[in-house]
Amino acid sequence: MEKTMEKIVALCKNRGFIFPGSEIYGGLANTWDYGPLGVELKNNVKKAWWQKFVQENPYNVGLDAAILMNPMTWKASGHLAGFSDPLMDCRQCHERFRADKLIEDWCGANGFSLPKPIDAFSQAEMKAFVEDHNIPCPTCGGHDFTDIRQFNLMFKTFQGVTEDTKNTIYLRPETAQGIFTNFVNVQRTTRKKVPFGIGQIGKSFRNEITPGNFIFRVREFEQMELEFFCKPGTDLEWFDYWRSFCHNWLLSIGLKDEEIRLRDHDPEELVFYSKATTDFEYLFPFGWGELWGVADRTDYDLTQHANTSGQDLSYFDPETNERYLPYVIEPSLGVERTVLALLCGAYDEEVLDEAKGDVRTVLHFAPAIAPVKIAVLPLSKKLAEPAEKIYGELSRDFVCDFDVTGNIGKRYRREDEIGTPYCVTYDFDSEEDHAVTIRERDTMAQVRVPVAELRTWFADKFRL
RNA sequence: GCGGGUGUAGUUCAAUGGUAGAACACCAGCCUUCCAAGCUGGACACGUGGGUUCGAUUCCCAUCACCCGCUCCA
Repeated sequence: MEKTMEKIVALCKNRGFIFPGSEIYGGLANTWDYGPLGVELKNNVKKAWWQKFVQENPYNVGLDAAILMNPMTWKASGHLAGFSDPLMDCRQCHERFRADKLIEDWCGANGFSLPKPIDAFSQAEMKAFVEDHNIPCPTCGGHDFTDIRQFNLMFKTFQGVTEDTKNTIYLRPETAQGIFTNFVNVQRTTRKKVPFGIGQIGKSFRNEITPGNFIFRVREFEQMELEFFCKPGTDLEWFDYWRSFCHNWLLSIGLKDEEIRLRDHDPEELVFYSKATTDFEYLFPFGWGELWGVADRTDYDLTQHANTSGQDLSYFDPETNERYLPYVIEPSLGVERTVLALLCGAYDEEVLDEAKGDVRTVLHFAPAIAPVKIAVLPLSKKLAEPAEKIYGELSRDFVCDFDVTGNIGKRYRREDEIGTPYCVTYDFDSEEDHAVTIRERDTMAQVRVPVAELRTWFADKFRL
């Protein structure tokens, strides 16, 4: 069985997990809408995260900060300056380069040392440097570059009625800053002592140059982020703690360990504020892709916000009588990428009878993650009415399906394809013995359970 | 954004300068007492906008979207 993105995308469109965005208008690049099954799946992922990282975790509390923030936020965080790339194109071969990287690479290769750090160069200076030193295009060797254009990854919009630069605001490119700006509010109102964490799930927006691979890289995405505040010096310990915590969480929602790898960033690869970063990568059909990053952000963000706002964001430790800016460990995970990883991991085609070419497509979701938990299927249409009562009862606790169309085998297959872990079949004996057959998706095993005991039988089946 | 490719029912494929056909899927009915059976009927498509032409799904242009590669990815 070959697992391909094509098959997974087709299944998603076909069964109502994920549709292309704005389809009736010819679409909008790299936007995706979550259908009836997709929204359940996505909600289950978020619920599972919130449960482990916030609800059950004695250290952490939750937050839901606004997407629109005072632009000073982005000045402080460095996104206004650093979240943009100076790009130039080679007119000969039409390749695109980052001017700063082009210069750095050339200097490295030619043993040339810059008079000042590349970050301190203006656009004009970079352009002049490229021309003065006759830096060739790495691809074709040409010397015909376009001017440098600044590409900022933040979406811009205007607040209020007039569209002038004074009213420019940005859609947040990460949820983290809403946590940092509320650090003192949360600490004061919850009376939390360091170490503690603030978790948040919410949308972020990045104007990526190249999105793609279905929902893997999109411009509007949802993050599940925890900012964990700890005492400086204890940060590496907590870094390890959250690294393995995250790893366990990924396994608990049903991802296979052999399809996950942890990759520590090299010192050169680390972003400037970070002391350590580990990426969790998942083996997608298109290759390894980042799911999650755990980063030691040090006290960079709180320092920046304290300096920019002039507010005191320090923490007073009542046990040691010390005042300090906490260090931050940040485990940050993309919701869509996790959903995609779950879909890829769950996808399976089982050959039931090679001679007949009988194959069933199954999504092996963990029961807690499956969009539909139970399908109620009357064996015959004549049994629809009593079966519907059972459906009504179970729907109060679980997301359920009810299907009378076609024969029973076909309906089992349909439920297999969307990953429903249990099918409840109401048959002619049910009228007499007041029991139903529960058929399990992965094993196809069947058990007979009295209708009166159904709720308790299912009660703990969908817990994480 | 650049280079290359693609665009016909939900899906996979046909045909055609005179407005399209199948299979599977879907819906309804019959049948059916546990794993995609059968019969009958039904709904459903030329991505969008221009141009050429008496007439365009077909030829041309643009646009949109998708796929592959590149650039990028806090």
